[in-house]
Amino acid sequence: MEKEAFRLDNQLCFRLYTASRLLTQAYHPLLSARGLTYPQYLVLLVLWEKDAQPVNDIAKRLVLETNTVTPLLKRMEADGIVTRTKGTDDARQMIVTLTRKGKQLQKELHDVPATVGRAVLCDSVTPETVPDLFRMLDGMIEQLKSE
Amino acid sequence: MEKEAFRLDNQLCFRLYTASRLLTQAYHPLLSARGLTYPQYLVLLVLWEKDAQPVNDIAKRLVLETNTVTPLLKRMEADGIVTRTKGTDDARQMIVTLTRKGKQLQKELHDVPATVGRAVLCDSVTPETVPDLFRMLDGMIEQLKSE
DNA sequence: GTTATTTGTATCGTTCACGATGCAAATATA
DNA sequence: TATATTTGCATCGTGAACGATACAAATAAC
Repeated sequence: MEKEAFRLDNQLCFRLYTASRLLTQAYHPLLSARGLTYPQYLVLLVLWEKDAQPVNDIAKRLVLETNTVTPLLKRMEADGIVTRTKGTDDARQMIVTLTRKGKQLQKELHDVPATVGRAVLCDSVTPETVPDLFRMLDGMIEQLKSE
Repeated sequence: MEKEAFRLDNQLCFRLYTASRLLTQAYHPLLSARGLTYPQYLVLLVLWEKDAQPVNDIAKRLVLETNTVTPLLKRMEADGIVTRTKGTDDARQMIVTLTRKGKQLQKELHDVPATVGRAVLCDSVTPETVPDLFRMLDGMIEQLKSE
């Protein structure tokens, strides 16, 4: 009887799940002040890098399904952050484009990355160890994506 | 113009969020075969360690709010996995107890931890590096909990 | 050129998360 | 002992996630 494998403190997934939720919560006051949720902020990160992308490209970049992203984008459209227009070359595509308000948000959220970055620093997570953390998480993600 | 800070590839939170979702997805086929969701599995991990706990203790252990855990437990009760009974010493408490079926599930899910454990192994996540990963995630979690 | 398959989005239903709020039991204070 | 505060749990509303399914446009196969 190896109960050890079932101990909560031995679960990688529970740690990831908790760390992810808590870090998302750290974004909350900064984002909700501008009427944004965290997944909406992720969409903005994608569009700030490259504007006017089809739903599919945004979903793939965020490793989400389109049935998750579609309603999210519709809420962002209702809030005047993006527009959704039918593609011209492929009529099935919906091209998502930033509005002026959507672009403006990048300036208003200027200090969010640094603020959140400071909030996670501790003895075991430092500017020196973050690259290791990134490498392990990236390895896991690639591994799990390929299954 | 500090665009670098906004790049998706530089975000720790996005990595955690993605890794957490993908790892949860890895549990899905194993758990849904027994009619369980991942958060329900976490509740079982808590109760298998110590049966008959009030809602509050379970929520605290999982770093969740009671308003998340309550409906989850009611679904588990409806599925015959746990029972919910009023506390005798404190009438406000709801004591959650495993049913025979709930205890039996531990045997049926015997190989879940090992199966999922194998699924995450890759070049950068190995039995040697996992302790480092645990330490960093635990550090982050403690740091974020204390804010 | 038809038919079949694939692709890009969207709709629907279920289950989390969680902020806001409500309420009753327990505890502290006056 | 009254009153006030705290505590434990629940209800409600909103926004993800995601499996299942639907549907039309694009592409492939015949």
